[in-house]
Amino acid sequence: MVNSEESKEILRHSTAHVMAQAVKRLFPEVKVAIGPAIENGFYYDFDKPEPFTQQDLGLIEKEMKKIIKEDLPIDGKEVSREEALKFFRESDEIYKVELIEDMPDVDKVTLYSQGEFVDLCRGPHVESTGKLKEFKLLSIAGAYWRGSEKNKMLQRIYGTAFPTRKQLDDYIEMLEETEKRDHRRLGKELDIFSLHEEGGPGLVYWHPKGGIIRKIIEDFWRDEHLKRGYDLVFSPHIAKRDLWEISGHWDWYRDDMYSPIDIDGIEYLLKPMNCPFHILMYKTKTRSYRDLPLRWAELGTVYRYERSGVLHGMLRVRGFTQDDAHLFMRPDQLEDEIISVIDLVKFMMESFNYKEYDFELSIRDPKNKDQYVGSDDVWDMAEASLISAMKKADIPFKRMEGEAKFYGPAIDVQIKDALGRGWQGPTIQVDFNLPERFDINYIGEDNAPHRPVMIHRTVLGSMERFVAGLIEHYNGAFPVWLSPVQVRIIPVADRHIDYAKGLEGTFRHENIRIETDARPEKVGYKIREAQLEKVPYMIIIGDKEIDSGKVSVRSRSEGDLGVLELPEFITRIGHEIQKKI
RNA sequence: GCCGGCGUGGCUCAAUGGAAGAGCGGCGCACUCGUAAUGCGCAGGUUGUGGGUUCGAUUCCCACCGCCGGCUCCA
Repeated sequence: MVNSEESKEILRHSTAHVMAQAVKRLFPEVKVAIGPAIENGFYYDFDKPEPFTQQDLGLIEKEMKKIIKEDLPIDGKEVSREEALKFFRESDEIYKVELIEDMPDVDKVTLYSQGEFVDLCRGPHVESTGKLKEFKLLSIAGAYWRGSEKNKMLQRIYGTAFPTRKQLDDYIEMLEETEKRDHRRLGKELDIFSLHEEGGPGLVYWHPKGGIIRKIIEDFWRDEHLKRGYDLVFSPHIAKRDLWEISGHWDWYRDDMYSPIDIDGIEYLLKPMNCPFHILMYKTKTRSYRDLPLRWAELGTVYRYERSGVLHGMLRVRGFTQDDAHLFMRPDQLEDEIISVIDLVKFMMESFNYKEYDFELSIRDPKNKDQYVGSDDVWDMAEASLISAMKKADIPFKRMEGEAKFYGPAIDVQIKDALGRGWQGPTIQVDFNLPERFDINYIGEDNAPHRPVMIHRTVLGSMERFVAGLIEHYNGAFPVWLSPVQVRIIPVADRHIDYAKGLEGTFRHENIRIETDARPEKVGYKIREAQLEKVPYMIIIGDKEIDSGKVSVRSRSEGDLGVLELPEFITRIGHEIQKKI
């Protein structure tokens, strides 16, 4: 009971209130805004003229402990809207006043009080401040009042709270673990990628280790798409402004696009999306209903202007390669195509060991239908197909009203990594807009032109984001099939190097990525380095191995595996590569 | 973009309004070694950039750039 999500939420919410009370005690001029419980903790937003400092957090924590010791009873009482307004106006809590003013339909609100501190709150709370125990304030950040950048920026203090010390410690430890897994840190340590101040923010440089990982993923991706009836296409990186006017990007996406490049007096734009290019290819000839569906896939590199504050390692960048595809089909094919994309999504996620993922159906906001293109009929048809496809694929999903793009409904997949963190993964979007704008069609059985349905989908998202996710998911210890170096040979002494080099050839012949550490260092040292680089297998070559023709194998995860026959080891690796483990 | 913080050799981090230091890494030499660090030596920094204050700035001030934590936004 104590550990249920609800009780933790109450605990955290009450801790947020205690924090607000402490802040008011220490800084009476501060105005309080809102302070909810969130996943793993809580926050409270304050309006304070001077910024909070790290030292302030310590003071606030100390005051909070005092309040908890005081064991103030927390009482909720219902008051009239007017009474509450009066109270907060008198105490000059303008944010609370605004919140109440924005609830014209209610005539009663609840005020919770603990000692001298009174807050507008729906509750519930713990009975008294003494019930709170283990908490920690984590960070200070800016946050807009009511989440809109048009509003004033407030100061937010984040904290966390748990029923027991152990849980709090575990959580802090988990945060530290997360920090160690950060792809920016591991990406540097494992020599996977870099970013450069001189080159410009948000632009990724893939080092050889990252390059081989990307190559493996891309090859796998291409092969799988060909197997599943996709065709591979390539398109340019720039196009005339005219194209973006036709597609509508110039109107509604211009803020995210880079300034035009002048070529012979004509404006060209760097592509933020691949779709218009695929549509141009579609239009190169008359399409028959018999030709459909067309499934055109491209690892297309796009450039989007991202505001400086949002850039983040390889997860959020300004140039990235989408694993894009556009499917053109007849309306009656929509459901089957969605089913096949879902199947591909599941296959890909499982291949990369993402075991948990949640499907969401992103649909229109029913209250604002005029914000979307396309008639009710086509929306209903598309939505029905998406739902029916997910049902047939036996996939539970959540309906997310208002999450659709303006041009059509979508299935969005959230994937969970090894630490249980969620990531935006695959998306399958139906597009009613572009087929209209480009006036694409196919000739039906009735010898008349018809509008095809278009699906836009990515499975991995982008190579940058996906690999960043993989680094963190695997903690840098990639499974053998993805490891940049699969086996490292460690010769014991210089006289073993020639033999090691010979072995290297044998492994190469089996397409195993192998290298020899021929430096004049001790075995222990070389093993340590290979471990730190997370090389899956090390083979030690000394006199014994040369005499017996066998290999001494060490696994990065299981340690010394002892002596194996060479074919036995190669089979083992081959099996792991094939099983992607 | 906004709020706050930060910016010292490749990396991690010291130090100070008055000669910039360590560990790791790199290079050299010796050691030829059996499952997570051999020893010794050497090199490497105009302290992010540009201004200002000062006899003197890496330290104080301003601007810019970049990074970090968030907000908003997103593949």
